[in-house]
Amino acid sequence: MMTGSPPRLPQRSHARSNRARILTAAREELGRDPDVSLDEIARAAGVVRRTLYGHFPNREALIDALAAEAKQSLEEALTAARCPGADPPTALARLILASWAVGDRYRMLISLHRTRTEERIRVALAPTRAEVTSILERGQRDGTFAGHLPAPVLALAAESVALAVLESETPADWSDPTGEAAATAVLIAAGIDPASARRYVHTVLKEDTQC
Amino acid sequence: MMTGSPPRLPQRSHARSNRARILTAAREELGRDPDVSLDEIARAAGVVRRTLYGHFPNREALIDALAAEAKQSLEEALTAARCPGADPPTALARLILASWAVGDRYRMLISLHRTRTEERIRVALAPTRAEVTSILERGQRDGTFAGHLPAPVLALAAESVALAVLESETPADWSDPTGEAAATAVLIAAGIDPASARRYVHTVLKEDTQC
DNA sequence: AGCTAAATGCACAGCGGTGTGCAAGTATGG
DNA sequence: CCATACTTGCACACCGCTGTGCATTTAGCT
Repeated sequence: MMTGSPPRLPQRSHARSNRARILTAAREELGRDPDVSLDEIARAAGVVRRTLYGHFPNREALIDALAAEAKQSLEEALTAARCPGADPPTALARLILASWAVGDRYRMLISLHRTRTEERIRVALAPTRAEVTSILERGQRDGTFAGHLPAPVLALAAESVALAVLESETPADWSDPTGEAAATAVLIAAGIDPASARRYVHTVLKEDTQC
Repeated sequence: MMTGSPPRLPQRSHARSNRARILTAAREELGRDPDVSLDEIARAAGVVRRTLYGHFPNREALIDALAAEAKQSLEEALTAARCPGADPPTALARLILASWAVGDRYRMLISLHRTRTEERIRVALAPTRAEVTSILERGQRDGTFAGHLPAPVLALAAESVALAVLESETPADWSDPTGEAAATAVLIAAGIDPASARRYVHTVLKEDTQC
């Protein structure tokens, strides 16, 4: 019987893997079209619609689960990247590079939140933007970053630049869209001169996850 | 009788103004929610749904009309701004400032195209991005712009920065989001140092639409 | 092997949006 | 003032998606 509320935790291995496959398919299909039907998602997961309802009571719950996954990944990545002593450009570069992988995996949530259907996701991203903003403010105070835009707007711009690179369709003359490029672009957008920007990012990359 | 295809051109003044009000309402409502029902748009225009269908045979046609409006405005603005002899930063600043008003008026089309429902809009924007790209290429060749990213990607980033400023909700510490701010931000993102960027933009603004 | 969680395949009601038909009103412009 | 372009307010059929119920089968675990 699969009526009523879904099992808190799937017990049979079957169920666990199906749940995972549904979530993966949801990420992919929602990325293609924020309004895909649950039927398409289910079929993409190699499962029947009715089965999807066995795991998630409704569309809302499915997206919630996705958001929860993303939130946790992001938090882990950011925690690993945080480094109180670092100068603003380094701090920013570390933060961007760390969140790159997560962003790459869950970009669809962003297009979902763009349609404002999912305000809750915008809320989930707010802390990160706040963190970027505070780094930018610090940098503007000590003169490392340009003051041409208020920090909150600059943070938004930085986010957009990163997303644009993320979403870009890899023009022929460019090997691959990496977090490195995004981080560099953001630093430059913040007013760091290109040569220094590249240096900051390279340094962070070399040090790996060390703080 | 209002069955069949809509009147090519409304003849009674009533009809003409209604058509205009519907288009305006569509811009606003679609901006709020890319999936608004035609009913909501009609009511926002102070008109009944059935009347909307009298002017536009279906949703598609309505959005087409909007896109056509936007395209024409954009072309006019760009033509006025074009200035073959200008150096890259100036050319870029002129272009951004000129398209600002249009972008402001038709932002919703952008969120529509983001949901990929309206690929045709993406196509409409392509020429502009191509123009920005070629200016950026020229600037990278003569060393005015940074070469940290290939021009097409940089163009995308520039577009994003402009959109971010456009979409920003005017934080308290910022008087108003103007084309000036967007233009400056884009030049900086392209690798111009902040002070020079500000100078370029101011010069263009002073010269007004002169070439 | 057998108990049982889970998946499947229907079927069904409900909802909201779309596009159309038609008859009756309203106001515009000649 | 009066013909007629346009608007209104119904009505209706159609569609696709959602969420649920239930009987049946498949497959995991012990």
